[in-house]
Amino acid sequence: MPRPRSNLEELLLTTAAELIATEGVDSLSLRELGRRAGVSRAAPYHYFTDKAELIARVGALGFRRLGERIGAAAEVSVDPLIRLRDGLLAYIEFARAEPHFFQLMFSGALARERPDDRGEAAGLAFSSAEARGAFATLIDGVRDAQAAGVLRDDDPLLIVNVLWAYTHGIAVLADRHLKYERGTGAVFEAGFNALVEHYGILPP
Amino acid sequence: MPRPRSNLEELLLTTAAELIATEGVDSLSLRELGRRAGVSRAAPYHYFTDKAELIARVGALGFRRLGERIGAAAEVSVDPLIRLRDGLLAYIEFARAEPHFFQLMFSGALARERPDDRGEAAGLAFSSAEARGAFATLIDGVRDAQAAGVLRDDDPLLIVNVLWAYTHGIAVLADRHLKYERGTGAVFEAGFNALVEHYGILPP
DNA sequence: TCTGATAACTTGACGCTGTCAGGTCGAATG
DNA sequence: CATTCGACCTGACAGCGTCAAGTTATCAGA
Repeated sequence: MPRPRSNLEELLLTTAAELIATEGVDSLSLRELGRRAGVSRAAPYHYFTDKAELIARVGALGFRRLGERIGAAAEVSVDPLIRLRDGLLAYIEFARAEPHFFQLMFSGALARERPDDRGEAAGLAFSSAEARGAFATLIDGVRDAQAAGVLRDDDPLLIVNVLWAYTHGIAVLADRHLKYERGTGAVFEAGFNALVEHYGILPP
Repeated sequence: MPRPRSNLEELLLTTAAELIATEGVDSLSLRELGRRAGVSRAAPYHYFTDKAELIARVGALGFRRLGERIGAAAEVSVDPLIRLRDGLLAYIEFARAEPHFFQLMFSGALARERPDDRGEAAGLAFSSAEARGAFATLIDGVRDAQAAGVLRDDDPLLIVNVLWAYTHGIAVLADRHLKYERGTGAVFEAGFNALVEHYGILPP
């Protein structure tokens, strides 16, 4: 007599996310997932077409969490440039705190989802609505800084692309590759200042 | 009557590399590898302790190839800054041409190998001798540019870290995430110029 | 209250996988 | 000629994703 189960789909998603966060996506098996969720190994097939779709859904969850962290970090200060910097630092911190999530999100395992038109129209191609939302804050941040007159009035999309790529590189390489005596934070700061100074309004 | 086999280890490595390059590391199975190499499924265990080590060896091969491409690209010009730029562009082009290799090299699947001391002493932590060699050209490029007086005499390791992180971010995000109307190359150029201008000798 | 349908699972089975113990066999060594 | 040894093969095992075919609880309609 099986007990009634509520919201199994959400339970599967969060359980899978937990498993991936702690052991990595390669250690996720549907059978272990079923075991932990208290259902059979084939139960996920009622909510996801296959394992790849389940993983893609977890990836979307990761983008949502990343977006939340960026948004929260960018709310602290009132200085537009500091807000921008804090948002990017939150990006790097997310990669450090959730390495398996971050890896998954940018690994191509989510390739099944096609970039949608709204994202493309905004000049950034994302694999999901969640991914797009994660960066809305950064785009707004650049526009705010421009409106405040502390960032030159260059194409904001170009500036966002440059800053994002730089930040992403730091985030990916920080834990195993970059090594600077004064720390990864000093590396980020140096490049960020260089980029902002270039795009910024030079002192008269 | 098994025919005599020469250099099976190398054959296994190159066959595995080919399989990974075309189908990705997840599609590599020891059984298929044995089939293609004309040996049994367990033959690789005489040269590699397990599948993970085989993959790590393929990753090291990837770093060697990346190093060759960077070196070749940085040999074309005599202008130190252009040599540096061309080396970084070769990095991006490698990621575009060999996405599965590039993914593998920075995926953490090579985590078993520990960074060695020479790499650490140079200020950069690499997972293998091959990885270290791949970037020797870039470090030299920064030092050359400094010697030629076209890059400010800041800490060269800081400059390399910043340029590398930026380039890596572009390489990772280029195919699926970055989208700028004038192309990824324009994004790279904008950031590169900004960084070089900052670290460069300003016009009088 | 009975009938039938449907949603929400489970079970059995298939072929695939990495790994290992134990075998085979030719070449080298004493 | 006997022994050892490197190089590889075979059989076997547990775990995997996936699918067809069940099973059971719930509920609508007559």
